[in-house]
Amino acid sequence: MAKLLVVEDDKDLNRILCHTLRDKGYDVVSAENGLEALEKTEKTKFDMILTDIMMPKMDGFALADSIRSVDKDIPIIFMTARDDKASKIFGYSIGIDDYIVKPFDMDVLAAKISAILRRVKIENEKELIIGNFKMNSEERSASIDGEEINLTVREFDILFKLLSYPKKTFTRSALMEEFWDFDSSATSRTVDVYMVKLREKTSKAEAFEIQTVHGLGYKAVIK
Amino acid sequence: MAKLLVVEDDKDLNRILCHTLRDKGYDVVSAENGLEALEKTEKTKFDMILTDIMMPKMDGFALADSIRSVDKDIPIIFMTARDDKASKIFGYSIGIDDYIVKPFDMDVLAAKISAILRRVKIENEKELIIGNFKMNSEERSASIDGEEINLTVREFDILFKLLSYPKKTFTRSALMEEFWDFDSSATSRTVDVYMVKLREKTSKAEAFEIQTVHGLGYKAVIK
DNA sequence: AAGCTCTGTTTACAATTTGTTCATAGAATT
DNA sequence: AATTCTATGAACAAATTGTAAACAGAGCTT
Repeated sequence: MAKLLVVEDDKDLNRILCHTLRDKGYDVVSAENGLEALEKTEKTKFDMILTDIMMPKMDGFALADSIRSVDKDIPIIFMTARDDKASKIFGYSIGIDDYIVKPFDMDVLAAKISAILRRVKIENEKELIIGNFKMNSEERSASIDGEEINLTVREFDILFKLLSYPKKTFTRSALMEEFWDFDSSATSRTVDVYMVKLREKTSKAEAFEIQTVHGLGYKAVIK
Repeated sequence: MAKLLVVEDDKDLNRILCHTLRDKGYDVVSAENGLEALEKTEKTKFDMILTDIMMPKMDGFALADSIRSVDKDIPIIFMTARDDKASKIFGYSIGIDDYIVKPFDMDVLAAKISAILRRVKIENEKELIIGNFKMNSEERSASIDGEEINLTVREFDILFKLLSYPKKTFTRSALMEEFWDFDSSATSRTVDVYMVKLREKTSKAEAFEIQTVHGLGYKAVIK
């Protein structure tokens, strides 16, 4: 499930956007101006940022610029009523990924979002099927050969993440950052215990396994 | 210099597009319909494809679809007079990257192209491909002929460094400074052992080798 | 409120993997 | 030919990971 940050000062539009995108299966956080958005990006790691340009306190250009200076990767989409050439070109020059002009159609926006996420390889699959193993992020259910297996919330999240990016190694700290509270005092050894539990619970899943990457962390490998 | 393929059956527009994009510094090849475009993609590797939708012989949808089946990564942009929702969503669903509605401004198109190419470039920098050998710094994975090889963290880092600067000689002390702790007491002989291990593990990679520079250090040479 | 269950965390020790040194053989250089 | 440098297997040391078990706390149930 991809995490989006929606930055829009028009409260009604903000609400509609958040609501619709949540419906489409995204994990949406909202902010009403650039400053608020910037604070939120410091606490949470988002997969994409959708932002208005004209906003009080800090506008979209300034927001995009300061986010880009920290994170070269995260996709940024401008949503704006301004259809002028200069701000489009300026936007692209400071590193935004797309530009959508209001009023826009929600389905088209959703399609665009999913295309960009696909490009940056952030899958947004609701259901993962790997051999005899299946997990569904909406139902938060997992099963092997049709038989339900019980995963706790955190177990589910971690496994879903690993399987969404097979072969990619996740460090303990990356996992903790994503799935533990900011101020959690848990040791990174805790992650190890989760891996033990996940391996146990998924031991009958033939088609993948959780491998240790010594000195780094863990990865899921599909056989 | 990025190589673009422009597919457009309107000869005038085709000519203008090619001309303008060449002016912007791109290497442009033109095609007048999907079939012709497909033939050209078989001969040449393009960095991006810009295509009209409605064309004789083979339309843009069919073109995008058959290109996607071969190359999942190449960016495809649709240029079209059709501003309908359905074809936008259909386009995104078969894997296009953007959709630009005619008539469009050439400067905006150029800005869009450069934004998409920048994103692709970021992706490519994470991956190193040398003949049948491939390593990905984000996944921290390495493979020869698609078969995973296990590298320890330090082995991975050293190899990635060497291969990022082929032909450049690295002294033992430079490597130790970069990949060992400041207070590590390891001898520079240790580096030799790493080279042995790396040579062993990458012995099936035909396209490069780690050479000893007598009295100095080591370098990777691409054959 | 007491007791229960479930989840999360820590700890200790065992098991495994990785890192380093050393000894010796071999290559390159002078 | 002598000297310096490098290759490499083996042995040992160090670091990392696996895992069971104990404990703690939240949320339910009675």
